[in-house]
Amino acid sequence: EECLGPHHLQAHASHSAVPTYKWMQVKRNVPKPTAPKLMIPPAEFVNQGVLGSPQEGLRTPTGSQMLSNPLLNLNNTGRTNFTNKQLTELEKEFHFNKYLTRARRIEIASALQLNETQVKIWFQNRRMKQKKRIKEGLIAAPDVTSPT
Amino acid sequence: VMILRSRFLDARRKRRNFSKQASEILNEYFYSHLSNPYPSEEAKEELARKCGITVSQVSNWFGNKRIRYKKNIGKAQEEANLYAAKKAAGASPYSMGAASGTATPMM
DNA sequence: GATGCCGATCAATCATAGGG
DNA sequence: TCCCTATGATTGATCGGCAT
Repeated sequence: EECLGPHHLQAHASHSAVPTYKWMQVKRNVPKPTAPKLMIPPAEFVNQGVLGSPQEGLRTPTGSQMLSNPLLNLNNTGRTNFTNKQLTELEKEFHFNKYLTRARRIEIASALQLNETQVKIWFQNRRMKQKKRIKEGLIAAPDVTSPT
Repeated sequence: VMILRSRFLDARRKRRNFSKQASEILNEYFYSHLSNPYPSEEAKEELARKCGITVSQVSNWFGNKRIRYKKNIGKAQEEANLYAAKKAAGASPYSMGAASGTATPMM
């Protein structure tokens, strides 16, 4: 804590006060602005069967515009908008396993038309969410088969 | 219509603003640590107690504060000077040096 | 050296609260 | 009541660090 670490307060001190610190300039490599305007190849290519077509009910937040990539439902900022179908399936899988094996991850990604990375990240975020909820006592289920 | 986002499970809809006092405490901490507004877990717990909110809410508050401060440094600076002045004037009804000792803003 | 996970954070967005 | 801004919460994805 405090101001010892690599927090080079290279302030730009302009006129009155309030300098500019490092944290104020932090920029993150945000995803691609817009989806790679991809053509729509073989239509029926979107159905592995196992879990049905993921893009059933598009979760269009503000009901803005549509997508351009048949596989990735991105918004203008590049952030993926998961469909309710995808989220439902992911939640279902999470309830079954908190962690995925490489094989299972590939299955899920394929069935839901998502990247392996997206599935991996979703599970990581989901585990953190779970931990946070338990911490705040909003749920129970520690489920550690090893009492005192 | 039926698939309209599961907006019936979002705590966001029942949001409540923090008390004026809690906001004051958070802002005082933020502006007195403007060089590095990243409270430690302990500091967050301390702030949470003093504000009567949860640690997660403190984290959310700082996350929002940092991002929004960056998005409008101009306006934010005014608030920064405001709190700087308050501090100089010793007008701090709330904040107490319990979080991290005498929190040293900068060198 | 690559890959997964964790903890923290970012950045955009949602939905409501508040003020005019 | 309508409109617009302020603000707390959510979440897909990133960053740094550590373990395998």
